Amino acid sequence: MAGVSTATVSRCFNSPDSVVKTTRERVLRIVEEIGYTPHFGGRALASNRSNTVGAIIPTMDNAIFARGIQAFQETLADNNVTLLIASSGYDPERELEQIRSLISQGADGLLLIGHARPENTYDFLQLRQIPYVVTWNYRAGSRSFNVGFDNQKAATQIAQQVIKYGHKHIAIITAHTEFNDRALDRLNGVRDAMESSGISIDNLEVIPTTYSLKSGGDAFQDFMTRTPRPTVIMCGNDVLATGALIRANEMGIKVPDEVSVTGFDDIDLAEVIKPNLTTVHVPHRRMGESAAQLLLDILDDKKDCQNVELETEIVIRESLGLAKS
Amino acid sequence: MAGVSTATVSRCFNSPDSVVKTTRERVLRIVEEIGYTPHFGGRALASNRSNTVGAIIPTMDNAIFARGIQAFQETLADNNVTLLIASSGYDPERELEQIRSLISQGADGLLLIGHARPENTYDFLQLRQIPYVVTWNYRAGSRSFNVGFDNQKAATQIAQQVIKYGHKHIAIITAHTEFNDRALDRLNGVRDAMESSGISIDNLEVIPTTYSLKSGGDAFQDFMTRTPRPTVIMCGNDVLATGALIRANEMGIKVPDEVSVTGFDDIDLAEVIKPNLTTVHVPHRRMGESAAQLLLDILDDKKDCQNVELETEIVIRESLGLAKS
DNA sequence: TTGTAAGCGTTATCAT
DNA sequence: ATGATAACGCTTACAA
Repeated sequence: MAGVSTATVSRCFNSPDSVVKTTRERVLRIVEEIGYTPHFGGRALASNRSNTVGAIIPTMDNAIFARGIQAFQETLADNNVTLLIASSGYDPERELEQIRSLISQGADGLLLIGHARPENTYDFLQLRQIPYVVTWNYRAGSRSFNVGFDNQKAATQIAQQVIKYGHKHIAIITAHTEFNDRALDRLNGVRDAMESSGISIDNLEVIPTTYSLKSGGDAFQDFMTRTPRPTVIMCGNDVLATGALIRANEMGIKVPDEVSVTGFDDIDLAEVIKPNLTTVHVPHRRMGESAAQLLLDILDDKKDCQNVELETEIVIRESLGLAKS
Repeated sequence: MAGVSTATVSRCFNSPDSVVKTTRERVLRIVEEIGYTPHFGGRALASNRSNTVGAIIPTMDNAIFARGIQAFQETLADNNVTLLIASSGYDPERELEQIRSLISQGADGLLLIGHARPENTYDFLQLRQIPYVVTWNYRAGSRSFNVGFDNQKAATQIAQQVIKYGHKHIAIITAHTEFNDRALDRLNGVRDAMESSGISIDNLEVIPTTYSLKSGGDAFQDFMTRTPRPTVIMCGNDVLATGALIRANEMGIKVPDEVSVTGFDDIDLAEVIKPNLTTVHVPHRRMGESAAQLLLDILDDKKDCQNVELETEIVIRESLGLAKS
């Protein structure tokens, strides 16, 4: 329609400078007029690049993933890369299935949450030479490119605070730890703090459960009906902790007077619930942005692709009080 | 490697019955061995179908969209369709840009939020004959395929409750209504209820703002420093309402004794905040599922593609009380 | 600066 | 039941 070859049209998009202005304008006018957009398949086939990356996350229906992924997507979009999204529901087999699916959809690279997955998933990534970034957990010396924070260290820090408040009888509500290294590291972080403070691990009680307000409440109730009661309940994330606080209220148990509660993540809920939640602040948006930037660098074959360790911050609020002696 | 033509390999995937068992098994064994997956670009090019759909949402960083999109994605995945995601940040120009982008990425169809967008966006969809579903708002007789609930009706219903509690001096904190028909319909719904109850619209005060806890709090504070004060503040969503309740607490204003507050959406926050929030319950997950199902039906050229109107429910909780006379 | 033409990995049609 | 071959829409040497 513009009286030029397909090659020239292609150049108008990919190296506009190599086309003389008058031609380019004529082409682009017609492009606009007929609503032309390049065909992805043809493009991917010819250039062996899709400008698409995939993310497989446990679920979007959790504020912490939603926030990080939103930032991830924005950064990609700024670089003209589109995001394919899939969810695993915390199931490693489903994760592999989704990885396969996104790869066959042409994803140039992937974002994965956490390090813990079956070896055959890593085999597949290796075999197909798929560039990927592991995020939401930082591990020094990881085999994978990696952006995140040290869950274990952060858990140790908040546990140290808890111990400083005089708590010796600690209980933990955690997510199931199989194939969830964030949860496992947080658990181990608390153990580390106890050990190095000379508190016996025998004083540690743990209930593993699913992530929901209700299961947090149920686990809380379980702990509160044991004798003797723990003096503090440390929760694997803020959703569990919020569930615990709601149940405490329903049971007429005063926090932190009768028992202290801590969370992890610092989502909006943490500041809204009464009493406010003592928790670990995690920079979710920066994590998403950094992950996108690293993945883009890897895909661009940049020489100095650096893993990124982000810092967390302990936020002391009302839900942590002194242990009764 | 299997000693067959590419055509036979293709048939092994797409019509396995047309390949004799021994050949098929030989091919699939090698497929497994070398980790082969079909190339998406080639496939899309040859079959003119991508098995990909796109969703453009304002932002994932809002529980209501995250929950609906999660359900949307799950339903798609069950049907072997992958989801491309993009966000507009409530900006209509950016929305069109992202629509273009997802289409050129090969999306077979789209999910869009709400009806309000510039005419040229609809022109583009029409011109390119792109199948799409509008969701999060239901409008009878819409030009678009449509799944959602009637925001205006729901707002009228909650306003009727508010009026039944004796409130005549009503204030509204809303999102900006340009290109946000959900917000506009909610506003108009309240107006409808007032009119049909014979309450003058002069008694209605409105502050439009952005969606955040802070802006909800600021607007609340603004209203509470006017004379006379409104007796109820109806908020465009639960985030704004929660922001208002937090600020009320900080200002030492008792809800609902001094002023009532209502929300919209019924996110987790609504049950967690004290006092609990009176709000409109919206079936976000079912909306996502229905939207996916409708879009899949459209793409399958099903004859009887039906729009879906979902019902909402008014949930009366502590934050709504009787108006002081 | 622009055009020509080969080739990217599939699928679909037609033979065999 | 399988193979040969022509599309599909684009990019990229290379030629003009």
